[in-house]
Amino acid sequence: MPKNAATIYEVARHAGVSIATVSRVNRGDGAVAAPTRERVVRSIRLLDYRPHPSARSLAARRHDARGIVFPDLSGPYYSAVIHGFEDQAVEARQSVLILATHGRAAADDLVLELATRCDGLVIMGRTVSDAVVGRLSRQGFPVVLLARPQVNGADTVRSENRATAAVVVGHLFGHGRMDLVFVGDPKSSPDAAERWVGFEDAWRDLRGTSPPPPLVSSFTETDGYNSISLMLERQAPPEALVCANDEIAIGAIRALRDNDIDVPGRVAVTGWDDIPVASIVSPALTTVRQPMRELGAMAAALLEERITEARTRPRHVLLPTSLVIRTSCGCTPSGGESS
Amino acid sequence: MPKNAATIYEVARHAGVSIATVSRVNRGDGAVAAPTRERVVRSIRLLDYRPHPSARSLAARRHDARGIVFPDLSGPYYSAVIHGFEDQAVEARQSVLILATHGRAAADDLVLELATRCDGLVIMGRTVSDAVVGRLSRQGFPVVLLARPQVNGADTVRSENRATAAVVVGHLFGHGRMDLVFVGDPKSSPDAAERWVGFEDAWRDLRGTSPPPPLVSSFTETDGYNSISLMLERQAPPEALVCANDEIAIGAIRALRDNDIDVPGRVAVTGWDDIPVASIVSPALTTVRQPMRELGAMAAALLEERITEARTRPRHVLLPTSLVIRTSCGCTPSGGESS
DNA sequence: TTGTAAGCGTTATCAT
DNA sequence: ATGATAACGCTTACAA
Repeated sequence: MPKNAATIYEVARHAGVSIATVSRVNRGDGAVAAPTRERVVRSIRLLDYRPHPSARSLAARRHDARGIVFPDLSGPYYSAVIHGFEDQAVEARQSVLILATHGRAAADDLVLELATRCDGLVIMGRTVSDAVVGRLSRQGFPVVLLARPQVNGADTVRSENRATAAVVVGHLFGHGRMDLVFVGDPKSSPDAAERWVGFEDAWRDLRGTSPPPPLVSSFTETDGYNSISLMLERQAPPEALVCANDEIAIGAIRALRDNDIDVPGRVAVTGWDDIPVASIVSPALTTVRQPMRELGAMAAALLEERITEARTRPRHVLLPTSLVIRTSCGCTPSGGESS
Repeated sequence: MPKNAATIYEVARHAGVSIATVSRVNRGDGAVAAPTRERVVRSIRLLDYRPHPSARSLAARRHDARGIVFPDLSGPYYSAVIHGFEDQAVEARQSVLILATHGRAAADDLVLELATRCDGLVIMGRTVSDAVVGRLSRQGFPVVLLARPQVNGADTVRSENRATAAVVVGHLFGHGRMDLVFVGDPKSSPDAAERWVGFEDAWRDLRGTSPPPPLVSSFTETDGYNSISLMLERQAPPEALVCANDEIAIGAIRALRDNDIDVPGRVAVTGWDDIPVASIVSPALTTVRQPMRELGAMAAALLEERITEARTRPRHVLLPTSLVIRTSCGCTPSGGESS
């Protein structure tokens, strides 16, 4: 805040009214005579007055700010989510506070501190302990969970994982690829966990046996590349790789190619998210489209409901996902299937 | 802030001291006897007390928050910048406020409001009028400009554009490609403008004539695709396209291919930024690497200096960029040049 | 070393 | 319709 910003007192003096009147004009609520309002408005403009948010929030017990907590900030996924969230928030004339926990041990504290600065929080994935989430929402602090299983009375926004994972498996089976392995780390995030469960379930349903354990990889291209490279050193590749996200898939494809293994000829690969590059890599990635921006926007919307409409009954929304068939699964560009 | 959060008064009462003492303990500054401090600390823990930031900021005239203003929020570039900025800010125990202007007319107002909520602002590219930037920094409000020419006394963080653009042109000329066109919109951002100027200068220096005007395209793949497609309808393609960023380049390559034009055989293409996908598209993109995350981190660092060390003399830092040669320019993967 | 009390800039309740 | 004034929850002289 610029050092010598005008205060409500100076505006009041300049307009020849009390600070109460200035406050009323400012918030456009109380009854103020038209001529008075005129005068005050002019003074406000002239002095370039804007209310001090801290003073306001102290008195009104409201911050006019919303917070969002990410596990991390790199990659198109988070980028899209924050985009959707920010849009909605400024639409509602709210400031946006952002925090990335990066697996920090102090995450809980940082989030608690953040909660102190806004009227509601969207919390994403594995960023904060259930204890903290529970505590906040039990205290009546508006919380919506993003891509994370429900806790206590908090709202929840997720996109569908299990059923679509099964669709992916079915599609690959349809190509005659029976020997699949899941690449990702179910322990790393609720999303990864659900995709793995869907994979497992579909495998059991369709083949009546248990799938091989997941090939562990974090959500990065580098890690995808490394896990697959390592795998190739010890065993022949499976017929298809079901990757927990597009970055892993892209890393995997690179690793396969570096080992002269044809994709999708010898090994089919699928991703998840449908990030922008998915369509331009070669082979174009067959993946699951997830409405990333909508996730952020929806979370913001639910938060808004909680705060301004004082909704108290938890809502849980599940956004639909869909299989996007391109060529890395073995389908031909023209739409037919080849394998 | 949870509704029934403990206040400093309750802590004081619980510990049997005055609020002044609690305040001292809390900020770890004033002299407090060890046993007293112990008692207070215990009470703070027990009551789970955290200072109300608004009350604190009102009294201390400080927000412990930093703001950052983006023109937009999509794409790897902004994502990386915010990443670097957030890291640094949290490191300094500051909250992060974020705002995207999206070319909104109300941008100036939004930014002025934002300035009211933090102790300093980094402002990126063409988001806000020079008038507002000037006003803020003249009022002594800490401002650092990111990827934007200097205004008044504000700090500035940019990465090198002109010289490296010339290097790109020189490289392409070295391939024997004399007929280049620049793709991008110099009017859209200071970065684009500088890259164009560097292109122009190099052309003049090396050929003694003026280059053809830029083929206008915004910073998106879609727009890159469209501009090139349109161009191809009316004229034969030039020998090389110097694109203002990687997204444009990728769109351009797609458009060329859709018209059965070989890249880089018939037309060479270069990008800018070296976003993660640049290395995995085909052909791999020859581009200019720009330290995106460092831009954000450096901006945060300068801001921190201004605020905590009360630096007042403007600093202007220029981060180095470098040509990353891959294959879309006509070089062979092995490192040699083929054209 | 500790406490008292005067702000900080608003909102909101009561009077008038 | 307008004005006094008491909160709001801190920090920070200044006193003790």
